[in-house]
Amino acid sequence: MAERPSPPSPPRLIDVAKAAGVSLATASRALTGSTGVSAEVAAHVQAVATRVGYVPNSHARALAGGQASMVGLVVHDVGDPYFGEIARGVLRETDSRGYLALISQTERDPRAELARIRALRAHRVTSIVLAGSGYVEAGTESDIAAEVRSFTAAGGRVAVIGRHHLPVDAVLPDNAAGAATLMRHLLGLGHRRLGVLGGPASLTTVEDRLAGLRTAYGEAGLDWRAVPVVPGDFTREGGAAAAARLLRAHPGLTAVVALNDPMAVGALSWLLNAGRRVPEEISVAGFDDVPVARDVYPALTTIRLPMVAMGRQALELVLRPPAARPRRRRTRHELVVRASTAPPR
Amino acid sequence: MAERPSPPSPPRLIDVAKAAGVSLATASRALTGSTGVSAEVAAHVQAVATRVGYVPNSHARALAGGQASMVGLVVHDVGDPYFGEIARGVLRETDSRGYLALISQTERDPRAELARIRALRAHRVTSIVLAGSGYVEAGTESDIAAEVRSFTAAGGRVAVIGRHHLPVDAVLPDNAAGAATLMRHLLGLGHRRLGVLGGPASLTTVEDRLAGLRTAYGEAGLDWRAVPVVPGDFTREGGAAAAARLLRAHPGLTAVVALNDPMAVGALSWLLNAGRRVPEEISVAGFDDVPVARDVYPALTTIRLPMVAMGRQALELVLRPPAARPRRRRTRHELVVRASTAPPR
DNA sequence: AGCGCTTCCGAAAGCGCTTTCGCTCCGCCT
DNA sequence: AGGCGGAGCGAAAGCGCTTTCGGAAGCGCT
Repeated sequence: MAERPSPPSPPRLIDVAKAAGVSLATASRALTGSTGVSAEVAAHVQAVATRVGYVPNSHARALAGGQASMVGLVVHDVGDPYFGEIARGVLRETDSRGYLALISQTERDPRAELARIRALRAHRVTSIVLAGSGYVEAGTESDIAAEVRSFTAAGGRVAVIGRHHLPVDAVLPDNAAGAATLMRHLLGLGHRRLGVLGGPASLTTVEDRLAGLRTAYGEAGLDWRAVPVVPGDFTREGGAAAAARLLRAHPGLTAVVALNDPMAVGALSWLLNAGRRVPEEISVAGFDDVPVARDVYPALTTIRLPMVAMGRQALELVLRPPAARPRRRRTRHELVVRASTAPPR
Repeated sequence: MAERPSPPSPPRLIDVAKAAGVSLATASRALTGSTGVSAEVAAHVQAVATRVGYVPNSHARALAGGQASMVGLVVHDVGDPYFGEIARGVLRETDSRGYLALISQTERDPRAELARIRALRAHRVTSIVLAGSGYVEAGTESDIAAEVRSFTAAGGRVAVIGRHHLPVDAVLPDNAAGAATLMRHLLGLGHRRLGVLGGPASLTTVEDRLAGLRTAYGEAGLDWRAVPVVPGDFTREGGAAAAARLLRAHPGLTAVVALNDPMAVGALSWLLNAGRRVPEEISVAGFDDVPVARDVYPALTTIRLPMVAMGRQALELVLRPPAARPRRRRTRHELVVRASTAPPR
């Protein structure tokens, strides 16, 4: 058997240097843009580099002390529109700044989140954006907190989106205020018998949104304990199932609030299937204003969060030199009234 | 000013080796799972490694000849549900196989695609999945083709999704057959005066879907040249604008086919705003069956593509040793009839 | 006992790059 | 003229790891 010709290995810096008739060190300086090279030599080396198709080896670069130009992003699920929008924001920033984003999803498994952070560390990513979750379950969250602490202690940078249990930079929608606004909208329409499609009990987001609902409900002189809250899982299917459970147990409700939009969409779908008219018989409201919210039937009343901007801001925070104390960026929210809410009959 | 204590640098393999009382080489073998270490020693080293919180430096690993455990994924826009679903499929595979995915988006700019591929190469990614696009514009595509060729010649692996102009492994939905099926559905309902919301003229996907529509239309003995096709851009807003243009020029159409779902959704929204009833006055059909398709009003008739599976398959192809000839994986498609299509009045 | 084998481990090379250090050459001041 | 400083470049160290290569035991066999 004749030996197969080995694949042409990519040109290395030394090859460029030889072709340009300079030393390795000079070539490196010319291509990294550091000082100590005359302008002509630098230009010549760069020309040679492009001619031979030189692509620097980022592993070697990182190893030798250069900056690692990668940031990590951990989300639940890129297919979920909420995280999709956040990822879009993050990627806009990374792509425009010449960074590359390492993305992985946890599929809502706290243990997976820990594993993903570890994997990111193994790749010597120095900046990580953690979106979503914010588990407060016993065990897992403290593990994650410990991992994050050890990472930042080692010089790593972390920014979180929508969770606030970690002592790192954070981009925080005001979930409680948003939820209160939404509740006031419903109360203002005249609704008194409401139900809530909750989220995983372990998420801080859920806590905050529930707290906001409770506050506004209480302000109206009503007793929150009378409001049924069924757990959901923040997915469309989970929303449909939760709506089924909720309305079978409490057929007389005039409004249901879902703690995020996909669940509201699921609820809508179940209600329509069950022959309940929305909003005439029952109002439905969501949270986040993901793109689909305006296209469902009836168009969803919800609280808009600037998801793309949140992604960009998180990336911006994580790339910035650390502050003495964690920074908190509060984001604006906005009540978007569409067709899914109306006064009760 | 007192010197700040330098951040504790992360433990290195040599530290683990010393702590375990073995040599560097043995420690490496123990942790990579290669042969030549007794089980006890390996276990001991691993125990020490976890105790001191050792995280291997993947740059060093990659440099020293180990496999780079990163794959690249290039999409138009992760916020677009089509690519979101594909990304979800890819990430499922990468996460479960212990890979990390470097994702970047091109925002539909062919020059950006070239830049992204270059950036991925700089990071010594050996496997790249290219989703979407498939530009046939003069210049850019040949640049991309050249880049891909040089990458594969250097031992890189590439798989594409939904484009077939590149000599690499591909996951290909049968766009033409799907479009033909969709057209037959509409013709079967009795529609004769149809219009099409096209896509960027430079995409192979658009070519193929148009070809399928044309074939089925011709089979019915009709003259395709009478069918108006207005260009769109595959976005929701573009779909709304294109629908406006189409129906202002041809008010008598009884059905509109959009070459992807987001455009169909945009068309739906414009039609409803314009007071046209769907499907009573006019039918609308899409393509892809993105998640939102079933939740819009009226629920969208469309051709379902297994997007998550396509992502997984592409990753699987790209991780597999190269074949002599490029592999082509054809995917199944399926007509999903919902409420947005009905016989013309 | 003595030989060769296998098994397990350590020493050292080297992956491709950045960067410190030091040398050379040139222009300038005294 | 002689000396000095700075600019421009080259040699070489090392980043943290994997992986040959070679040596030291431990085994069964004759």
